[in-house]
Amino acid sequence: MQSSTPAGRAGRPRSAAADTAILAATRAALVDLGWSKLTLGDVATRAGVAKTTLYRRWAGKNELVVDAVAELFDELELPDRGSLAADIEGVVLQFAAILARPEARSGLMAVVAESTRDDALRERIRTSIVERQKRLVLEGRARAQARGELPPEPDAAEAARTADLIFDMVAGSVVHRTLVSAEAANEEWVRGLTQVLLWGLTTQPPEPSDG
Amino acid sequence: MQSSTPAGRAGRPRSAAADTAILAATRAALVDLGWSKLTLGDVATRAGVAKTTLYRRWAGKNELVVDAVAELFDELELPDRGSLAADIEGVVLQFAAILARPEARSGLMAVVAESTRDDALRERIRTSIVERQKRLVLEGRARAQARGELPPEPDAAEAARTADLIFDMVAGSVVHRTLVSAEAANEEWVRGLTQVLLWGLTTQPPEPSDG
Amino acid sequence: MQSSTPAGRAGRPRSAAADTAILAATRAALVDLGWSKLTLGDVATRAGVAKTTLYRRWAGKNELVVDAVAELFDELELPDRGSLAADIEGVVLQFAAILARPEARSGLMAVVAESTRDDALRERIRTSIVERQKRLVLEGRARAQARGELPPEPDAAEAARTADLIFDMVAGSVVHRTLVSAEAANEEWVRGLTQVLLWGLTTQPPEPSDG
Amino acid sequence: MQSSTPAGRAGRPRSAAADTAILAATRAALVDLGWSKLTLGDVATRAGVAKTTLYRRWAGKNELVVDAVAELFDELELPDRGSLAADIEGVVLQFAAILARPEARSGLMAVVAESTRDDALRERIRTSIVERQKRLVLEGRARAQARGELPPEPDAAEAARTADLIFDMVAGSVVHRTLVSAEAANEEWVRGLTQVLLWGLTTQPPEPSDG
DNA sequence: GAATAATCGAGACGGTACGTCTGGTCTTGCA
DNA sequence: TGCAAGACCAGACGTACCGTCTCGATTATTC
Repeated sequence: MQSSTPAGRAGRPRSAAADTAILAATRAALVDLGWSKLTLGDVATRAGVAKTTLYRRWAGKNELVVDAVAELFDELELPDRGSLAADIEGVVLQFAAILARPEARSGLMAVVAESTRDDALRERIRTSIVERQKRLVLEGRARAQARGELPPEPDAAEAARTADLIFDMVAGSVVHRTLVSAEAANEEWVRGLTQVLLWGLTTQPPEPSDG
Repeated sequence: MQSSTPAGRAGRPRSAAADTAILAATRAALVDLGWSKLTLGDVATRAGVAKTTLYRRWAGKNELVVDAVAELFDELELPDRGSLAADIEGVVLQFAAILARPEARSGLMAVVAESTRDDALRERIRTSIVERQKRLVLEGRARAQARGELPPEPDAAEAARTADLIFDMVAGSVVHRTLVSAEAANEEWVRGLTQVLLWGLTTQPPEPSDG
Repeated sequence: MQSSTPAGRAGRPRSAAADTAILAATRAALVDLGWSKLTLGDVATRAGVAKTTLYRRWAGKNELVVDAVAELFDELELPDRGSLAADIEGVVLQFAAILARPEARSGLMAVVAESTRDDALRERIRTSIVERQKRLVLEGRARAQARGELPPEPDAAEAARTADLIFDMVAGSVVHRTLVSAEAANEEWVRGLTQVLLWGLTTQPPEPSDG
Repeated sequence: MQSSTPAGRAGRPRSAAADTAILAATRAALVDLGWSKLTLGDVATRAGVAKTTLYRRWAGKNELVVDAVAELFDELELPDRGSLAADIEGVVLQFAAILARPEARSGLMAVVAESTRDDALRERIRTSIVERQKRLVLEGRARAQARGELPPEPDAAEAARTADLIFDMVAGSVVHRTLVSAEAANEEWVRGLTQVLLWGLTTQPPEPSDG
């Protein structure tokens, strides 16, 4: 996260409860007000904390919201559902459920927007949110390969490129469906997405881009 | 100022020029400052226009940026490149090229973020930006069906659902690749995306997610 | 004061009523809170004015209070009371009456204290407050000379030095009595002061401090 | 000062060096920053002391500065210079010399300003600073009476009133000259002041306030 | 020689005000 | 009558200090 009484002893230690309260207050404020109306003063008040305390731990609104939203993705898991299709559907539905929550809807795109001009913020997002999701892609593929549903990757670089592609397709599709098209990513839609992905991945195309 | 009354005489040759100047100034400000640092006062100054004039035409920052960004997508076209694969690759590369421009990167996600709490804004984005892109999906499919690359749709409702899915997958993947993963959607990546989509769509799956 | 639509034309002119309201609110706040507890935000609220408006006209707390307090000294006058003694007693009582008001007590010494480190502020105090008082000394002396109570000044430089001395003695004594000793400068005290001054000034000393 | 573990038994005693260091640091900060920019945190840092230590001994900025400034006036003395005129001139010059030092200029008026709303502070100032000066007036008068330069006081109450008047006149004049008029109280000016005072005090006026 | 007790430095805490900036609205006067 | 210029109210920004508190570590006195 951002601090843990940095090894030094002297001085009053930071309140651990404050961190928790602030992040919870941030999510509550996101639900009530959305990103643009959210103010750090209001978050501080909701958390029962002084603005100073908040600024002592986070550099600004962006960093705070990243951490607050990141916690939402902690619940993402990939239990073995028996088949690659079931694994994909399961994790996509989990992801969609998180994106359906207003605290995620309001905050996620906003921090991504800010990250286009702030490398440190983008790195924070990558570490706190994106990598946590991408890991699931790698786990799912390894499991499918163990089951024999997918062939093993002969080339490590190619394997990484494919994983990135799949990740961008899955995450991007769900985000676009949910936030841009503003339609629910329900089971029917997820089944359709899974079908396209599965057949796109398991079929060996004869020639890449030619008629 | 730009009141040189080039063609018109005394009437009001200004108003049209002001719109253009304001939208151009908005894009310039997006490049220089990004969404969060962009202020309407600054845009007005850049455009050589009073704040009053700006507020007379747009309700606020969000609406202004939507219009300014929407113009960027006017250049999206779908010339017949001879095959479905080539058509997809062509339009995706066009789309990626637009998203690579800083005025789009900074503004697009921000207005999408705002739209999660503002239905009027979402409708404006849908009309100005999203539908303009989705049309290309419909055109591309119709053309592929005419070529015989894709079977005709027996069910209109199913046809619409599929089009929506494809659109979310294409647009979402490119956006995620470009803005979240922050990697270029170059030709190699686009070819991979197209492969997965093509095989996912043209193969008839034998009921993938069975119970 | 500080501005008056600086010759420029364009734009909405500054509200004249705001100036009045702000200075009155400042004095009210001085009475209620004193100098150190007075905040510009509170003054703005009392005046029914935005903080911005206040800062557009005054650089800070010091400048504002100088102007607010200076107005109190506008009422100082020197009507001809028939004799030098009566004139002195009259003006000293007036001065003491002003210093007895809480808005003057709280503010005056504070801005003098600040002025010890701020030349612009000292100049502002001199112009707005001090010179306005010193003028009375010059008038009173000229009137006494016309009456024959004081001899004419042979040397202009010496005359200026004497006027400065008298002014510092009168003003300093009253201020010290009122604010440091914290006793009322009532008629009895003022009569004593006047006696010492009169006899000190009208008697020709036989070279007191010999070298 | 304020305490020195008078009757307290157990526990670590307060550091005597800290008191000295804090008061010296306060004067140094007054020179560098002036009253309004002086912060207790900065004083603590300069003194090499924790803020806690400072607050354990002084109630606040005002009290601390009073003590710091009061020490400056410890050097005021009234050696017998042979005549009342010489005694007055001597002590006024001493007083002026103290007021010329920046640590006194910055702090003295500020605490006087604060004292207009804080009786405890005024009492502290009176005890620590004012009475120390007023004593010199009483000593000087007694000495002059012993020399025969001034008549003995027949009435004790009247004697006290006169002493107060003289004190306010002397101290007030020097303060006003130095801090308000912002001119040096040099030998020439002091000689003029002394002349007026001497002749005002030693001459018996025929009628108090009449022409 | 513990135990007790008040001190010390350091620094986080809840607050409050700062002076600035922006968002939108509303007058002005020029053209 | 439209528009630039700019003042207006409202309120969030991020910073600085305030005076208090909680730490672990000293340093005395008292048992």
